Amino acid sequence: MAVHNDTRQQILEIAEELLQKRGFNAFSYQDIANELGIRKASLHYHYASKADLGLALAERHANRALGFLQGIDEMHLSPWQQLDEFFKPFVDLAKTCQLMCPGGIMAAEFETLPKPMQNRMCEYFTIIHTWLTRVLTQGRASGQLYFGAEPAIKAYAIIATLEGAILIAKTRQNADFIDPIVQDIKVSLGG
Amino acid sequence: MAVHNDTRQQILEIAEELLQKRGFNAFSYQDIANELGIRKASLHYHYASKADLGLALAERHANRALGFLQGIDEMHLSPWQQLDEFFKPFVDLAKTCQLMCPGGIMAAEFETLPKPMQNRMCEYFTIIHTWLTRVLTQGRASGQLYFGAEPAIKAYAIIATLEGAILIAKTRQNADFIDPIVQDIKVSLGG
DNA sequence: GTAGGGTAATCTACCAATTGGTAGTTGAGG
DNA sequence: CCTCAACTACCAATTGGTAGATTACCCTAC
Repeated sequence: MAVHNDTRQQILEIAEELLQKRGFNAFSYQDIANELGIRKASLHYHYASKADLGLALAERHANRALGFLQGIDEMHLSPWQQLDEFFKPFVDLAKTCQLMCPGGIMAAEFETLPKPMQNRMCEYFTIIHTWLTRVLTQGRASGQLYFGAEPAIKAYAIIATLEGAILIAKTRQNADFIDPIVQDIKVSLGG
Repeated sequence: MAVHNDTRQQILEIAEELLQKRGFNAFSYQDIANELGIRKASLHYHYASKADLGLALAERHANRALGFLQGIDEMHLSPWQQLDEFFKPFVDLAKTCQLMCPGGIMAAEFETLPKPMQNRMCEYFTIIHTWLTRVLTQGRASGQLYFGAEPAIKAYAIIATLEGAILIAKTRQNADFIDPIVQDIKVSLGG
């Protein structure tokens, strides 16, 4: 059981890296097998089909996001600090100039993904959008943030900007623009 | 020659639609052949390899963008009107809740694309970023736009927001958020 | 203490389907 | 007659997936 979970975990780890680097349609069980030093057929013992693996990837991503955001909540930070924590992982991804956000790449490949994987990953966006909307709403109510648009819209705008920035970073030699972009987002919130 | 170009054109048309719907790695020569009512092997007469087809797709997209932006220039519009024209195609794509921007999907799949295709499509982003930077710079200089960040940064932020919004629209039932997001962008430019 | 059974996890050896791509043929038009 | 543009008929490689053997280990019963 320990070994089982360990291997399952490693598979997921490798698969996620491949997902972020190449997308779900552009990596194969063989790729994972090679990297893990195991036979391709053995992978089917842990994840019967690629659709199952995909679902696990979407699940992991959504759950990790949920945990991450709850972690921020438990820190009892100011809205500005909460936002900074929220931005961090996106900024880090952009700076790799190589890796996509799992949610972003899954969205891009949406139509080609197995249904359960689609559903679970839509929840990812719902999760982060709900959280961000709440932070913006509370931040404005407490007078610490200042902005005109509806919080739900502003939240979409911010998420779009971050996901889009990661996308664009892949086509540039560097991601020097990411910090100023985040700065600009803050300005738009009255920062 | 006329027929040749016509078929070539049709192939490109179909391929672009498939590209936007499923991504470069998730459609095959067979898919195009089916839709065009032609044998798969015949496609190789027009585009020797899928890499060639991909390059043509990237080329077409970059050239179309260039023409589109030059068209805007020739209209001699105000900065605000120029921006509205610029936003249009992105907004339309977002509202399909299904189609990606060719540039966006190519960026997402970047690492898996043939080198020449990568290069040509990077130019797409350079083209629109250069244009947008210029419009922002001139608009601010003429006092019609007002914003704090550097124009080049603001341009990246806007493009990222639009590309990201298209991405996110695919995961939502509707894209009602897109118009308000564009509105918010305008507000951030002093609108 | 050891023989035996069960289970978890891997392996080898396949499979059909699909992929991008090639060789060589055919038919229609100028 | 020649060339364009299509065709048929392949090909090797890769894909996700299956069947069944093998290994290793733990738990029990004698």
